[in-house]
Amino acid sequence: MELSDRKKKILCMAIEEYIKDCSPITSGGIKDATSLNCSTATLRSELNALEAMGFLRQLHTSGGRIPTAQGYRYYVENLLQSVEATDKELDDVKSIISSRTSSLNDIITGIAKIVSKATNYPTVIMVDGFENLVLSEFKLIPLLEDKIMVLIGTIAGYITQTLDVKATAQDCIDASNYLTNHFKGETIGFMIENIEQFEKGMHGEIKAFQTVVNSLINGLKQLNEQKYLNVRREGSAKLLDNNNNVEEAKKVLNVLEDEKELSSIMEIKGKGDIEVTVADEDSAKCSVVKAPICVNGRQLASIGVFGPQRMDYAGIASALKVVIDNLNNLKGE
Amino acid sequence: MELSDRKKKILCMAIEEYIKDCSPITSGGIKDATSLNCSTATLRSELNALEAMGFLRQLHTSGGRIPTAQGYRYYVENLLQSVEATDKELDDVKSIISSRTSSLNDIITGIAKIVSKATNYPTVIMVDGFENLVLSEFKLIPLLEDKIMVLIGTIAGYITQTLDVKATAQDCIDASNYLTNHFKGETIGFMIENIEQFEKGMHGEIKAFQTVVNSLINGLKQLNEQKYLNVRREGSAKLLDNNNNVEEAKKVLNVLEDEKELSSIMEIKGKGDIEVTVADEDSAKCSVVKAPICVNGRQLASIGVFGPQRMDYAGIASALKVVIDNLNNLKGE
DNA sequence: GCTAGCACTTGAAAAAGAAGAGTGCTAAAA
DNA sequence: TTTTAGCACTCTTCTTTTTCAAGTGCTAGC
Repeated sequence: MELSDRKKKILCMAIEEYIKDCSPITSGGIKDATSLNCSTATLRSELNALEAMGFLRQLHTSGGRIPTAQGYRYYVENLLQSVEATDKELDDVKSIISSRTSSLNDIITGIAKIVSKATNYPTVIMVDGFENLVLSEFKLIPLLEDKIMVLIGTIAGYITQTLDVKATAQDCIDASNYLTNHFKGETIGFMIENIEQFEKGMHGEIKAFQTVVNSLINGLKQLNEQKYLNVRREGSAKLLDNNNNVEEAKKVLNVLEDEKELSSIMEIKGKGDIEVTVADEDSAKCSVVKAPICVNGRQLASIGVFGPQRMDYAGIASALKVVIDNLNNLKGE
Repeated sequence: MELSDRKKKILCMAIEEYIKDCSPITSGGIKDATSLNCSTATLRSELNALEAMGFLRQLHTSGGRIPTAQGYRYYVENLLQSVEATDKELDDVKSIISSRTSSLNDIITGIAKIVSKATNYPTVIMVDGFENLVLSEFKLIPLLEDKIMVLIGTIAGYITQTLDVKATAQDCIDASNYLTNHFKGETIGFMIENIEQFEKGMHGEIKAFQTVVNSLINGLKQLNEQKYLNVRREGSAKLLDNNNNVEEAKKVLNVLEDEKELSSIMEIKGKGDIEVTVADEDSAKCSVVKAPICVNGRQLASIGVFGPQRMDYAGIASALKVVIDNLNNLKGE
């Protein structure tokens, strides 16, 4: 549906004002807020037309209009001026990302925390492209009680894992070297798929540490299969402030506590850029602004900011842009 | 203030009913709920007396009574029948605790998660007795880019730390062995205090890895100074259900987002047992049921469950009892 | 196509009345 | 002295009614 420039301007202004104040859009309000040189009567007929097209709706005859889900969607898709990545509060993201000796988990928690603080909305990160991580080194360390700790260095931080395997210190060193030599620069997915090929090529003496490697691969397979969610709920209190109604806040909190729901919502359908999902009026879902987190050009995770239908889509999109731009610039050494 | 048995019974019943239903306590309601053989008129005069003593208050003349903060406190201190640790949902706690190769962080997150799920209230764990952890082994592992990863085995799980220090593989092995030999069985606090003494006794050739050790100790000192909080907010949506008013929910969520506030609230004043703090009517704080987490007889952390003034103190106290009993049974190997 | 003017609709706020729950008090009973 | 029955009183809640003003839709004229 193509709108005239004026209708676009009116719709955009209307939605932004409504997001800011939560007070219904009236012809008078629009006249005050825009530089349009036309009377309230004209604006009324424009608003009427926008309502007929489904972008706005009236709660009651004399009460001004509010955006519909369709209105928000149009706004998001067409009117959201190309977001710029300019959020100072997000500078920390860079330093977190660049510390490659942090654990992947800490890095993810750190990012979620910062985004949540900056946007004032609950934020979720889901790691679902674990197999895309590029490996840099392996360290196997024998612990007490016949266990082994595995440090897996990746471009996006360290992953640790504990294995219930008995092995000598030499086995661990051999395995570390073997794995690092053969899979450095490759992805975890590649390693899982090809390890058997490589094992066939091993000599007898190297096979000593084979149980260790098998156990390690099993562990990685498990990690790979279970998407893991890191939910940050900073800003939950804000959900209750600021004219947000309690029912909407409850929706958001309920979604955040339902892992299944969450991971289905977090699925990125398109590719490579910010996606906005606007909650329907009647559904139990909430709105999300989400983006893929790519490292080295491959998708590792998704980040999503959750809120009610009436949320600051533009501000959040801009914040997410900072994060994903920074992450996408991270290249393998 | 000593109350007659009947007054105690009435107060107890009144508060428990109110916690359950959130409907004001009336003479008729009490008569129905208890087996007391007296008329509503008698109960009215008892309620009147309890009000005069400050345990109950009337919102308005004909509207029944609700507990005051003082009333809740009396209930908690005197009437909460000695809580029993019988929560099936908390069985998982045991298995989490016994997996000593998990990271301390994972263990704490796991416990907070389980408690939060079981109680349906936000739960916080604050590690403030880091120096009391008993050491079991050290593993220093050289990483890429002149960094070292340190695995510190403790009775309550592994702690990892990354150091920006250049060291040879041999330095790392030497340091690992040295530290493990000298400090196994001692606490982190002991090690921090006495490391200099030990260093004086070193021979020239061992001093090679001294920079590594110094850096490690500095890192531990930092960890020790910064109390760290692990906040779990499962059940936030429940805060909004069930007759909880929004203002109270907001209070709780606000407290949870204020680290300073949180850590001051989490401070355990008494020793060794469950403490309940009941929120005042007018203050911005919320109610907490908290307990110290001890390992090997020394306090490592505190766990606290946060909620509105009207919360299920008895149920939560019982859940916490399960957790701390299990943890206190954990002895060094 | 735009605007001014005006009647109309409708919710929100205020006022008034009715109903009912629960109390406090008093006098009598135990 | 304690307990109980009875009753008047208070205060909220629920309706109903009224008023008010905001904002609209419509129409006629520019």
